[in-house]
Amino acid sequence: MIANRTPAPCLRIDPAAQGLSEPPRAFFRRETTTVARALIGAWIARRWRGRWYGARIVETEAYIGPTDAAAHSWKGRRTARVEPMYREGGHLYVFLVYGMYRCANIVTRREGDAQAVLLRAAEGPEDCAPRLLSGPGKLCAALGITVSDSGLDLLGGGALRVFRRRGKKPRIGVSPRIGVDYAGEAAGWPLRFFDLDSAAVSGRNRSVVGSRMGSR
DNA sequence: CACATGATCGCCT
DNA sequence: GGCGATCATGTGG
Repeated sequence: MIANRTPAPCLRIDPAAQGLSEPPRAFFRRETTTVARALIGAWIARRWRGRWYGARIVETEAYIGPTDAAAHSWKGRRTARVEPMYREGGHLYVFLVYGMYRCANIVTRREGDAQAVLLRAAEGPEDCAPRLLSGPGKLCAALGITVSDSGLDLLGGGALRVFRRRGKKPRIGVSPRIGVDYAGEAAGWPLRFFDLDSAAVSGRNRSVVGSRMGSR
């Protein structure tokens, strides 16, 4: 299996010069839906050969653990692949889907809780193609994230980190999650969050807020 | 060991 | 809207 680890050149950033800073561990230990919302507008970044590459997150989904039929940790399933989900908030969980794409998740809550936020889409600097990272598989491909990154601690001073910048908060829309029709009742839960003003959101950004919300 | 299936995407009609 | 690529993983024998 070949995995391209080279990030798209147009994603080049300079965290310090752009006023980006890392959130503390407590940021990731909060309730998963809270983290999923808070990550909208934050940056996912990767250091490659001494340079930083990154993009602003515009779409996320919450996977809330053993009670969530759409989550890999449903019913407490604990295998080698899912193991990173059981770590403390702030770790990374990456898996392969459909034999060719990767999905990157940021683990939330405490060690053992097995909850996480899927990064579904991001937007790069202006000189990037507008839809370069508009989907979980595309996001990982553009940043060069692979399953070998699964289990890394985003707060460990490593090559993968989350940054955020002080300032205006994005308008956030909510809807059911994408691609989890097999999950029964959980498929309808409003656990997808997206930046209402971004053109990089995957699929359609129709908000379901205001209509009947499921549990959680 | 065998086999069914995805937390997707791009191309097709 | 539909379909196929492509393979690690999970489950069952």
